[in-house]
Amino acid sequence: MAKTDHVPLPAVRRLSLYLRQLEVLHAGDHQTVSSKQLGAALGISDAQIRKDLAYFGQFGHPGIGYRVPELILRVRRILGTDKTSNVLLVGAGNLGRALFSFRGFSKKGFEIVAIFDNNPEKVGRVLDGPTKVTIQPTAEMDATVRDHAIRLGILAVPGPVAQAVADEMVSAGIRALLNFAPVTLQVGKEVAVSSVDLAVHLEQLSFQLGCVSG
Amino acid sequence: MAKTDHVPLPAVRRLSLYLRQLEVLHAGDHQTVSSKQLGAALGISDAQIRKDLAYFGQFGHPGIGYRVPELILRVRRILGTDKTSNVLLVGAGNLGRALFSFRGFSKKGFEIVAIFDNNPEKVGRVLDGPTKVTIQPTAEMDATVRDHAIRLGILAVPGPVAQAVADEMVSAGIRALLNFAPVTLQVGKEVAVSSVDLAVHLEQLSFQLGCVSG
DNA sequence: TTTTGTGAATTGCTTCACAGCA
DNA sequence: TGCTGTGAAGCAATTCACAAAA
Repeated sequence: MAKTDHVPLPAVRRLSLYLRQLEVLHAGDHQTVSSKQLGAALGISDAQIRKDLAYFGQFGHPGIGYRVPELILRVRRILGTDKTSNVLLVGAGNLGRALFSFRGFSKKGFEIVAIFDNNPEKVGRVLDGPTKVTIQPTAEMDATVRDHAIRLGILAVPGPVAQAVADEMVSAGIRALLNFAPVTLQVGKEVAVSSVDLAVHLEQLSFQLGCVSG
Repeated sequence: MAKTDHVPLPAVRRLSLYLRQLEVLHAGDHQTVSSKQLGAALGISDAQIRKDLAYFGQFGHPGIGYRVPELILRVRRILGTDKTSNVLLVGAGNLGRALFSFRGFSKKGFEIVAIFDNNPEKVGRVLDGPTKVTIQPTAEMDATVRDHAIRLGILAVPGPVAQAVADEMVSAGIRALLNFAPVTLQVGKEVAVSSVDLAVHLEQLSFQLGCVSG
């Protein structure tokens, strides 16, 4: 089938973008799309797209392009989102609650099934998002992770406690972390980490502004 | 001073991480730090750090390392965050409000001075974050951008309207966009865009999980 | 000794260009 | 003709390794 040996990491990131655009095309009843069309919509070269997809197999049809519904299914399988994954969230502050209430994860194959926070005023409260979930203390994390077979966790706690909470999550069995705290997490290499730091993004933009004018 | 000609983009992203760690060291009263120490804290090689910094000038002292307070000032100047930038936010939904209430931007040199949303139930309401800001309709964007000399905007609106809102922002004078909507924005190349798509991050992690086990 | 700054070597990623298929 | 898949070429980024400085 595919040559799964060594895929450039940027290619995997782009795969998500392809999927996103394919879903738009599917909703618009497009049956096929060429690498050129897809690239134009995403600001990526057509050769790049063909090469990225070729890392995983042969999906295209010469003279035709890619069949949209077929490619969607196959990309989802590659990303592991053809089946829904249970996700836990730690941190029921403003950001955590906003993330939970975001409808649209489930369409992408992710469902937040548990929320943790150690603030005694929050524990026991029920949050209403795509589903209703009761805030639990982190002491219950081990059992919940086991019972729901959770491997993916979102970390939305303040920076100063992030490392300690991440350690708890990993020790409870979490193997992939989406980190919103502005710190570099130290975790074993059996754990995947993806970080979103708003300040870093703003600084990027600030730098780019400085390149063109004062 | 520096050879500002062609700096690798990844180097600029890392510069933000260096600054973040330097601020931690500064708070802990460290006077100097070596590229090796900095790298160990961030999971980056020492050679990488020296090369990144060298793109912008000579900041280090052989045998000593880098003087922390001095390097902080110089990195901030490079990133353009030595002076505070006014920022506008469009979208006062769950995510937008969470972003606004986040204390910590101002320490990094960014201040959200205006919030826009076209929902009539929201216009006129006052949000209480680091400062109090009244939600305005987007029709007032041109004047506000001009009056506050805003160049940086955060886009936290639903995907289907994101492109239209981005167009408004650019036409009002915004020159850098931090986009949280799950779409690829089409903008002229005089506008810098940085996107955060939560689904893309989760899909990355899902893929990495799939690499090791079922 | 310790540590920087940097040319050289290397690795990794992207683009090119074209054979092959519909 | 239109389009994919892919080796080869080109470009970009990282690591190596060492002279120079404190």
